[in-house]
Amino acid sequence: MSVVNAGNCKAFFVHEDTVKKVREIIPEEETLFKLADFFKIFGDTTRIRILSALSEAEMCVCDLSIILSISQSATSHQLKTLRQTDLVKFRKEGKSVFYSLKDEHVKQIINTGLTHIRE
Amino acid sequence: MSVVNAGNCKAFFVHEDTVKKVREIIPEEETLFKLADFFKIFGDTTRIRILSALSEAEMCVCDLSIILSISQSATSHQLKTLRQTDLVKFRKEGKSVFYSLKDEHVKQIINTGLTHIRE
DNA sequence: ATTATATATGAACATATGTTCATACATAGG
DNA sequence: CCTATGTATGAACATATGTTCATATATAAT
Repeated sequence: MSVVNAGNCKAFFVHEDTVKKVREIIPEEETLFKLADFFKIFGDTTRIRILSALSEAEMCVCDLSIILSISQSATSHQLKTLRQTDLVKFRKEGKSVFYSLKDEHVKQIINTGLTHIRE
Repeated sequence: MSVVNAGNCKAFFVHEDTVKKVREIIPEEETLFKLADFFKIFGDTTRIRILSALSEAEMCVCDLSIILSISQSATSHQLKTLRQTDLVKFRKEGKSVFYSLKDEHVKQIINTGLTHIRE
């Protein structure tokens, strides 16, 4: 018996069955929150370009910033984000830090996306 | 012979082979731009919740706003975004407008994401 | 030790994005 | 017609997010 809704939806009966059913099936709010956060990472051009580049080879920060024509600082900041979200791993070698994808899953996500936008 | 890079990366030689190779393989910048825009849609809690709900059943705006406990206006605004990005379709019936996912691809993307965050 | 290079990071700034509020539009019913 | 309900939308506002700039840290070479 759903009523009102911030003023609109004044009906006393708004497809109760559907509402009830969907409420039961849908993933927990926290799960969907995490899911949104996950996709958010791929929703930035710089990060997607970094991930796309790392799909091909392990690279140091300089290589990345040169390939993508972005500043070292911006590159580093985004790599930090990617580290924190567990999408990349790194390895130190002398003054350099080499980054690579954490696992194949990332490639998979990107490819699924690519497939979609190419219809 | 890559040089400089906004001041940092002073080396005259920054893994030329890798840089060259990756530059050739990576998708066009425009493609990656579109890809980021695509993922951006899934990177918002409200939208992901809407899409998740629509995965289960066709629903009118009121149903959605009630299920997700968000205002009718916010719901409508986000549905507009989802329409513009071609992720949902709609059908009018009297005063109501029923929304549903445009195609199965959307479900697939969400499920891939869910699989990932569940390790 | 001192200097140079590679990377990281905090703060400021600018921009993008989502919500709310008010209101317009559309359709059904009286 | 006139009113009520469902939906859409523009503008204002608040917040989130990404880049730049300056600078710190780490390591290597001299």
